[in-house]
Amino acid sequence: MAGSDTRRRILDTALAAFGRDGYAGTSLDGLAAELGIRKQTILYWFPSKLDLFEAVVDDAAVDLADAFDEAAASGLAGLDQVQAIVDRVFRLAVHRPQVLGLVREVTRPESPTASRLGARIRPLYDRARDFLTREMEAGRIRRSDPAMLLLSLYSAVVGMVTELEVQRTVGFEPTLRSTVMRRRELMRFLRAALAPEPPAPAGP
Amino acid sequence: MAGSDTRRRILDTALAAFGRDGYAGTSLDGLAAELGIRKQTILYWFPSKLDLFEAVVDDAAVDLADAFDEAAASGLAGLDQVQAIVDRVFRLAVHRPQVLGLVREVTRPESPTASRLGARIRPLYDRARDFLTREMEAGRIRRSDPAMLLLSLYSAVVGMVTELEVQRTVGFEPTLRSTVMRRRELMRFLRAALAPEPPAPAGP
DNA sequence: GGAAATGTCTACCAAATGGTAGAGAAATTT
DNA sequence: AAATTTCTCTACCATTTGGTAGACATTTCC
Repeated sequence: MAGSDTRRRILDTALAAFGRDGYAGTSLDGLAAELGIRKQTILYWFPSKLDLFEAVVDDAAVDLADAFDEAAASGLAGLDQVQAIVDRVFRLAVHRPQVLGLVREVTRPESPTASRLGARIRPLYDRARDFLTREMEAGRIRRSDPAMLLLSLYSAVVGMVTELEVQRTVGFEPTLRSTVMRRRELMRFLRAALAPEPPAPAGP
Repeated sequence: MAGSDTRRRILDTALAAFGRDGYAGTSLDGLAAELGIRKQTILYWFPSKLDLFEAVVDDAAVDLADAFDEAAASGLAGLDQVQAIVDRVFRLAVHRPQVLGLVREVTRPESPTASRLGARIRPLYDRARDFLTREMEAGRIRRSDPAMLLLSLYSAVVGMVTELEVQRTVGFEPTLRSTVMRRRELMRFLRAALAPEPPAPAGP
């Protein structure tokens, strides 16, 4: 089946396009041109633009879920577990920045699709939040609002990857070294924010 | 001059629309309908859609700059200064969430306008980064990559306000109490991440 | 080899989009 | 009061948009 390959190619290119230009900013004609095919071929595989978008989101959600699962399977706890997950997501983000671009689009409050499609991200979100709650109760992570903390984590990762992308756009291909450095900075920041309160706070 | 008022109304409504639906997702016809006027009136005040967008960004940038200035004039240092700025931006974000929505749109790497318009945000960014660098050198803030740290700060605030907005969209009008709580959580998180290394680290 | 399914295309279409030209009302200036 | 400027509108227009109908080729199945 050669057509299956077409479907795959459409999904990949659409992922990049939606993540880059947003849902409204992406046109089927433009997408088709980028792929060297006609718009009608896209509409053969996906009945409508919205269907295509949903398929793209589902597809990307699988990648994200896999990343989580892989990192979660490490059997670590507390900060080390967080580090493993962030590392894994960071790797995904560097290799396929389009995925996080899409997440950014989907999480926009008024995304044309937010209500229906937030549902795909939601399970991941719930899982992560439950994990944080547990770790806080176990005293392995500083106590705070888990939902908010998660948002900060997410924002920090997305923000960081976004910046790498901006660099790339401007023409500065980020070196491996700078990428590693940045990831280290990110982890230092997160560890500082997450570490449980020290036993005896020393006043100034 | 009654027309001046029209211009103001267009700017305000356009700010909300661009921040909510993005540049591509906003149509002049829709905007006009929301305002109860004709599209041509918009085009009378702003020669083109892009011109309107630029004007909106300039307008919002003023608000942001004012917020910074006001907070910076407090004469505080280190973490307290950061707190003052975050507080101020947070307040702006709660009162006019549209502004941060627009920032989000403008900072998208492939924003149709990013290159030209990032320039409006850039000065603010530079100022904040310089401030962080100085404070780090003075030992009042934990040493790290200032650019990255700034991004994390920005992301944390935007993420948090976004969440408040989502709540509102879903129909949960956030109470004053929950908003205050959230701001406190945010500050606790930031302070933990920013505080300089304790003088004598006590091993486990 | 013929039939049927599969996949890509050409030919259209109605609606929406950003934008132009200019009429007409209202206020301002002279 | 006449002339001019300011402001909003109606009437169009070319292009782009997502989407439909169906021709045509290729593969798969019998």
